[in-house]
Parts: sequence; C-alpha cells; structure tokens
Amino acid sequence: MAPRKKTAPDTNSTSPVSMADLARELNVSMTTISRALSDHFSIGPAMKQKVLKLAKKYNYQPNHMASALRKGKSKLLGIVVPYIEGRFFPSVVHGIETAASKAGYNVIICQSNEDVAQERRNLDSLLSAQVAGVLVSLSRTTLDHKHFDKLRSRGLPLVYFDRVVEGDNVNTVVLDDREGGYLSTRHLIAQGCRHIAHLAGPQHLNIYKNRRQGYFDALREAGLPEDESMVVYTDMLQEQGAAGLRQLLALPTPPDAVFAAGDFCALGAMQEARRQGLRVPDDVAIAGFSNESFTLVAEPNITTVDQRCEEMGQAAVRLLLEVINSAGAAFSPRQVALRPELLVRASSLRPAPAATPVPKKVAVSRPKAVG
Amino acid sequence: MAPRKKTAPDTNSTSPVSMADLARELNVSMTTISRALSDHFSIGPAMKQKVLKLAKKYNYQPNHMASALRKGKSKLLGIVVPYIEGRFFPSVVHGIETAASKAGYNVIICQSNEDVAQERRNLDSLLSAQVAGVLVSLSRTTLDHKHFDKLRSRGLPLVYFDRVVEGDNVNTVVLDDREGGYLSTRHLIAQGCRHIAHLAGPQHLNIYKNRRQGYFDALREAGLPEDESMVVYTDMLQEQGAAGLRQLLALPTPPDAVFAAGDFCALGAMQEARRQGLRVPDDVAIAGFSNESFTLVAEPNITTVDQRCEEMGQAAVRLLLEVINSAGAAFSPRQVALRPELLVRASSLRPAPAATPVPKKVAVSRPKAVG
DNA sequence: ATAGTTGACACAATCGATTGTGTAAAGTAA
DNA sequence: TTACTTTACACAATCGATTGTGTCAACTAT
Repeated sequence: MAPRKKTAPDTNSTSPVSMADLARELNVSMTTISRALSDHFSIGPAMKQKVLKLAKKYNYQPNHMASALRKGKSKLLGIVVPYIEGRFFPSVVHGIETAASKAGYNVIICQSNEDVAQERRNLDSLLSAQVAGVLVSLSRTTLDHKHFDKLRSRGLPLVYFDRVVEGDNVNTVVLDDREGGYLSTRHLIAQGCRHIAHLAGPQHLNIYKNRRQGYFDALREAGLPEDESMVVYTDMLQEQGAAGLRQLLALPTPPDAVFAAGDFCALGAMQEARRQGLRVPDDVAIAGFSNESFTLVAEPNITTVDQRCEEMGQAAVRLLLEVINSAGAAFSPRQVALRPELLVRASSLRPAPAATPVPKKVAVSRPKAVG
Repeated sequence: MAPRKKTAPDTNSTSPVSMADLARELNVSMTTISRALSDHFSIGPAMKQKVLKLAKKYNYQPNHMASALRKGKSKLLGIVVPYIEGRFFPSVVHGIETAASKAGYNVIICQSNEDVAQERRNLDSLLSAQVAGVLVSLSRTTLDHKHFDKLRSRGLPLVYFDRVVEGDNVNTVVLDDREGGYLSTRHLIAQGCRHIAHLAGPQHLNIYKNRRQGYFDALREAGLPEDESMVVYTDMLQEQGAAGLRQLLALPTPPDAVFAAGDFCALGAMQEARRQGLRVPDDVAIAGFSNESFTLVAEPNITTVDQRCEEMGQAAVRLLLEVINSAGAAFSPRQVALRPELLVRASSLRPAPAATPVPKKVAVSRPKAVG
C-alpha cells in the first residue's frame, strides 16, 4: 500500500489518537508511552504524569485488537449457549457478563440453537476472534465432543456449565440436582406427607436422573418405601403434569404430595388437582423445580427449587479466569456443584406442623464440592 | 524483542497455523495466500486450489484481530442493554445475535445496570474492542447523551432500540406503543365494553405515554368519552394494579373493562377483581401489555400485546448493517416503528359477540413507517 | 521477430501496541 | 578524578493479515 500520510481522517473507526500520536506530541518514543501507560518501572514519574495527562486530554483509548494481537491474549471471553430465552440462560449470561466485566473482560455471545453443527461454527468463530477462554453449555444434539479438542489443542481454557461433559478431566459448573430433589422431598415429608409421588423427566438427561435420585434418597432417609409405581415419567410439559397426576390419583393409595422435576409439570398437576376437587396443599401438596417466574403468579404460589442461575455464571467465570491465569502451569480440572435453594411456598405448606418430625440429618446431605 | 525462532509453541492461544506457515509450505508469498483465500482475481486457479486445500488440511483459522487491525473494521457488533433478565431484553438479544451471526458478525454484550456511568464505561469498552457498530437501549438514569458523541465523532454506526433518544437525526427501532394501546382498547370496545378504564404507567416514559394515547385514540374513534377519572397512574407493579382497580370500582360508574399498560399490573387487577367477587371477563374484562410468560399461566389467560422482541433485535441489526455498509456515503438516519400484535385471550373475550359493532376503521390506524 | 499485453505472483509498508536489548546521562563510590 | 551503577529512554522486531505497486514471464499481435 502506498505510504499514506496522516492527513485524511479516513473512514476508519480507529481511535483518532494512537500511542504514536502521543509519542509525537511529547517527542518521545512509543515505548515510553506504552510503558508509562502500563506503569512500567523504567519510566520516570515526571514522564508518567505527562503521558497520563496527555492521554486523558486526547481521550486516548487503547486498541485492544492491536494489544491482543501482539500479546497473543485478548480480553474477550466466549459464551456458547443453546439459546438466549426463557428464564435460565439469560440469568446465567447475566451472571457471566457481570463477573467478566468486573475482571476487565468483555464477552462474546453465541447461540447454538441446539444444533451441533452450529455449535461447531460458534467455536470456530470464537477461535477467530481470539478469545481468551470459552464458557459452554452443550446443545441437545451434541453427542460427541471432538470439536472441543480443537480448543484444548490450542491451550484455550474451557469451562462447561449446566449441560456439561461428564468426566474429571474437564472443568464444569453445575447445579446439584440430586440435592435439589432431596431438599424438596425432605420438605414434603416434613410437612407430614407420607405418600409422595414424583413426576420425573427424561432419565437420559442427568439433571432429571439426579433429581429423581434425590427424591429416593430423601424417602430412604425417612424410612419411607421407594415405590416405582409412585413415579411417572414425562417430558416435563404442563399437560403431562396433569395427565401424570390423573394417573397417580387412580392408584389404590393416591399420593398426598407430588414432587415434580419441573415447574410447568407441577403447574399442570396443580391445575388437575383442583379440577378434581382436591385442595392444594391440604389434600395434595405440590412442589416443582426451576423457580420459573410464574410460580409466584399461580395460586397458590408454587414451592420450587431455585437453580442459582447467576451464581452459576459467576462461578463459571471464576473458574475460567483461574485456568486462564494459571498460564501454562498445569491446571487440574475441577468440577463445581452449586447448592440449590428450596423456596417453600403455599402449594406445599401445610397449616399444621409436621405430625412426625423427620430426623435432622441436614448436614449429612451435603454433596461434593460446593462452589 | 529478540528475534524469536519458530520453535517453542509458546503459551499463545494464537492459531497454530498462520498465513505465513502456509506460504512457507507452498514456497509462495503471504500475498498469494491472502489473495487466494479471498478469491482475488490476480491469483491463478491452480494456485487457489492448492492454497485452499492446504488451508483445509491444516485447519487454518484466520486471525480476525489481525485482519481487523489492518482493515480498521472488525466483524464485531456491540450491544448495550440495561440488563439481561426478564422477558424483553433476552429476547431482543436473541434476535440480535441471530441476525448478526447470519451476517457474519459476532456480538459483544454489555450491561449498564441502569447506570449512566456504567453505560459510559461500556461504550469505552466497545470502542477499545474496535466494534463495527453499536446497538443501545438506554439506561433509566441516562438523561443526557453526550457520551454517545464519542461514537459519532469516530464515525461509529449507532442504532438505538426500545429505550431511544428522541429525534430524527438518530437511528431508532421501537415498538409502536400507541398502536398497541389502540388495538387493545379497540378490542375491548368490540367486546361490548363501554366503560373502559386504563391503568397507566409513568408518563415521563414514552412507552407509557404512547400506550395511554392509543387508549384515548380508540375511545375517541368509537365516540366514547375520554374520561380522565377512568385513568389511574401507577408504576406498573402487581399490587398497584390491585389498588388501582379498587379505586376504579369505587367510582359512581365502575368500569366494565380495564386496559393495563403492563401485564403485572393487569394480573394484580384481575386478582383484585376476583377477590371482590367479580367474574373476569364477564363482569370486567382485562387486557395487559408485554406478553409476559405468566399471562398464559394465569386463569383466565390474560389478553396482552406482544412486543415483537425478536423482530426488534433483527430490525435493529438490519438497520445497523445498512449504516455500516453505507460506508461513508452519508446515511440519513431512520426511525423504525414495529407493529405490535394483540393477543386475545380469555381475560377479555366475552362469550357474546359485540352488541354494538365498532366502525371498521382498521386501515386508518396505521402509524408511520413499519419496520 | 519485435513490441505491446496480460497473467501471476513478490516486495514491502502498514494497522497499533508490546518488549528485549542497547545506550546516553546522571548519580554514587572509591 | 576514574570506574561502576542506576535511571530513563530509544531502537527495532514482532503479532498476522492486507494491499498498492513492481516485475518477470508467457502470450498475442503486427
């Protein structure tokens, strides 16, 4: 390209003032400017002041791209989520952005739309953008994870959250779903319920498998029978919650409580209960999962388990930054499980205290590491 | 820096293979590689094939930062929103990311947390990241917009959405709130309601002012009185909806319908109506605004106005890309207003058809440009 | 066969910031 | 005063890709 004199302001969106401009004005080298701005010891205090002042005067903005290019590390984090809708992912992203921003990072967000191919493209995109690390929640159609090797081979720090790859050689942050199921069921037992049913989700998904496990754990702990006939498997839809309850009410010993693995399902069950003339929670207590916003709108308000979305995002960023800052020094992958929060609402709160108090084995229930 | 030989793989996250590597392997110049990859005419077809093949073999990923640095334009768009929660912003962001990605852009997302100072920092951050354009929804505390001049002075394309700066020298995408209020109220009139109240929002916010305007427009069109005593001003909270309805029901002529400028407010009103023994929609019809997810959970389902969140994001990106691609050629700012969609649900649907059909002046109601 | 074209690629500067090494001036010690 | 440190900067290469201008060869035309 022809040596272009600094005259026309171009159509460039580049900052109007670069380090070279400052250097020219002060008759010093760019080295001095760069080091003065980054508070390098080899620059005298007087010079530092002058540079800082001039930078402020001209509203100098460092060019992150140039810096990243030279240093080989940008201040960008990549996020790959299946989509940005509903209650869960937006909240997690909220947490991620907040934590990242606090650490001086910006985040690039990508949606896989539950499509592996798109997920693959997202990764390429983030690679090209030279992100310093990646946070991923897998798409539903992601069966193998070979495309993530590309990141690993380049030494790009990677943290999975919520929908994760199983194993102890990866960094993950998840909700402790088993604990959620356990807390919820234990609460129902404490309310005096003794015939607790479970509206379960697809068992090939870990979250639902674990919630069911927590349900059984609580039953066993309380000495109640673990009865498979009290478990109905659904896809967590509202109508299936209704249908599920219908099926359960037809049993010889109908349930006096239902722990649903999802709020929509719980809502359906509650509506069905009332259609059948049952009172909630008096005749049948109901608890859901996910803390969907409508749980506070439904009447009665639905007891549910909060998934700590924001904390999950923050924990994921913390972990990612740790890996990034470990800089080469072999970092041994860590798996973090967040403790869910049981939100007791009217749908499960019996007026009278529990007839038969349950043994207080609270502390025992803590699972592995808690973020 | 000491000339470092290509030996140690560094701790760099840089792509393991650069154009220089390809050039070396093929014994050609980087120029040739670059031009072959970008399909420049001065490169022979044979050479192009060889380069493409080698690039594929080595899984070459172009370094966007380097490219952006040289070209002065990145493939990044910046988003600044007050926060990423609730129903609205996540959906808009969803639309933005989808549209941007389709056009080969990645998006960097920033939250202002409703704080001007943070918003200012966000802009600096995006400037440093060398984004090609910015999409903004103003924070609630943003009273003057001087900090946006920094963008304009650098020729950075800018589009406001939803919470916009007023004026015809800026690019904006908003929902036509007046039309939304109009459609909703017209619907209530068509249901046979003649004493329609309005639960209004803070009038210093344009969205609420416009919804109220639409309400009055519909009344006037139907020849109904525009009665200020039928308007209660609130902050759109659930409790205020209840309180507002209580106040209205105490009037000499209580309303037979309520158009609330927000769904939460509508919900509160509906709950209050039932507490007072009124049937919805028979005794009092209710319509809200925003299409919150709980409107489909409440019983009866609440009639509401959809804000076209995703379309708004897409329209904003379209407009932004237009400005970006106009490349210098003076682009005259445009204001886009999206047409809202009335979602009629049980809360306002009277069993009997309208007693007195309303004059069909539908076409007349169309406002300015529709995105 | 000589001049004029065209095709296909190389040179080298450039975007803006970073950083190892060199070096002149100033300061300290002997 | 001579020698040795420090202090405070400057030089210049570098990250990876882009691009205006040369240049050499093969080709066409007269």
